[in-house]
Amino acid sequence: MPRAGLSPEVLVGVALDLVDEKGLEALSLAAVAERAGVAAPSLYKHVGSVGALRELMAVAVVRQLTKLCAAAVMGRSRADAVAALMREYRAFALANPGRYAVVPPNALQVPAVAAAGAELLGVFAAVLRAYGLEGSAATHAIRRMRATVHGFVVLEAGGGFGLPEDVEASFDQVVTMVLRSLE
Amino acid sequence: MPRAGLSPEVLVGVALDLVDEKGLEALSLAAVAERAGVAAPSLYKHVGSVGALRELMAVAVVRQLTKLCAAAVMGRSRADAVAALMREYRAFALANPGRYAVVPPNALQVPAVAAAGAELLGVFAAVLRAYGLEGSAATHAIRRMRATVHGFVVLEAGGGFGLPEDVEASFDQVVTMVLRSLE
DNA sequence: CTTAAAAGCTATGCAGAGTAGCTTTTATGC
DNA sequence: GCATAAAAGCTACTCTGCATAGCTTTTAAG
Repeated sequence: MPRAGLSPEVLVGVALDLVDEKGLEALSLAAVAERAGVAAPSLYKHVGSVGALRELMAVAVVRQLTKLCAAAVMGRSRADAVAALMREYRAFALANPGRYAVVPPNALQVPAVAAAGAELLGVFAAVLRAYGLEGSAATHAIRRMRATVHGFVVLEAGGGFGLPEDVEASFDQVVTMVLRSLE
Repeated sequence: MPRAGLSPEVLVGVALDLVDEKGLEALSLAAVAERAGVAAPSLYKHVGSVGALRELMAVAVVRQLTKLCAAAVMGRSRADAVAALMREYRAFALANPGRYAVVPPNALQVPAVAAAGAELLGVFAAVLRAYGLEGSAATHAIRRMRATVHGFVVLEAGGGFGLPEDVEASFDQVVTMVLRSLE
């Protein structure tokens, strides 16, 4: 049988396509193997376990999100930048709920994901510098932003907001709320 | 073999003890059956499936949380009540992360959990009445509160805040942020 | 004191993670 | 060109978990 040309990177791509289409619950080695055109045990030549695959996926997702957020805040500052960051973050999570869900809440404590996570946090820290926030004040501000936007998108993507009645307006108010807390 | 005296209620209690001790990932029919002193298939005489058991657990958890939150806001109003609600909510989720995690984000869309979820939301709505918020303004305010507090506790319980450096202060600021958004 | 429903059991099927051990492909050194 | 070893595939198997089938035992009710 001809070689399939697999690699950890290729498998991560296949797995991300899978969760994009079918959701994170559908992630299994059997499903990834089928899409890769290979028998399930063959995957172990490239990734150590399902957990390891998920970590690699998380790294890719965090990097993608970091890139998008960094681009969104470019050329903006203060309220403008914070709002752009929050909106971009939400847009990504909603457009790619399966991918977003693969990022563990404790990404920074997971060695494989820590570096990528720190870069994303760096973008959060950067938009706060314009407010003169440093040290523990910056930590608190980052936590407010993360908790708020993460909580919102988890509920929204999870169907937690009954009818989509004015969810946009709700998010606008959330952004305003965070901005006011930064003054 | 003597009867074990099981019922859906008893099994929910056993399962909640289990997730309290070992976390939600440890929830399995085999583990519940062992604690109940019964073979795994016997559980199907009382609950229809793992999913159904989780729904029953979610109902119990939401009811417990509702009771605690309702008690916490009794005799308080406005900022006092909102802060008490948020603090009680957080305290419950942190003290019982396994239980809290069993509640799906879309509890209101899950028929079995909808009624209990609506009661919890009722407590949120009640503390906002003192602010004169009704209709869509109340909806937006509830969403701000839910997203913020849920996001915070998910990150905190999930180990998302590196060192526990001043997490209390962070939460204080989150509460203040929400309160300001209600003025 | 009979009897039927309720509540247990064992056996079985199926899916997913992971391991063992074999075969085939392919890159590399001669 | 060709031998050969590592890389990459495969089948077969184990283990755990969910779930169903069908049998047996307990127990409550007439």
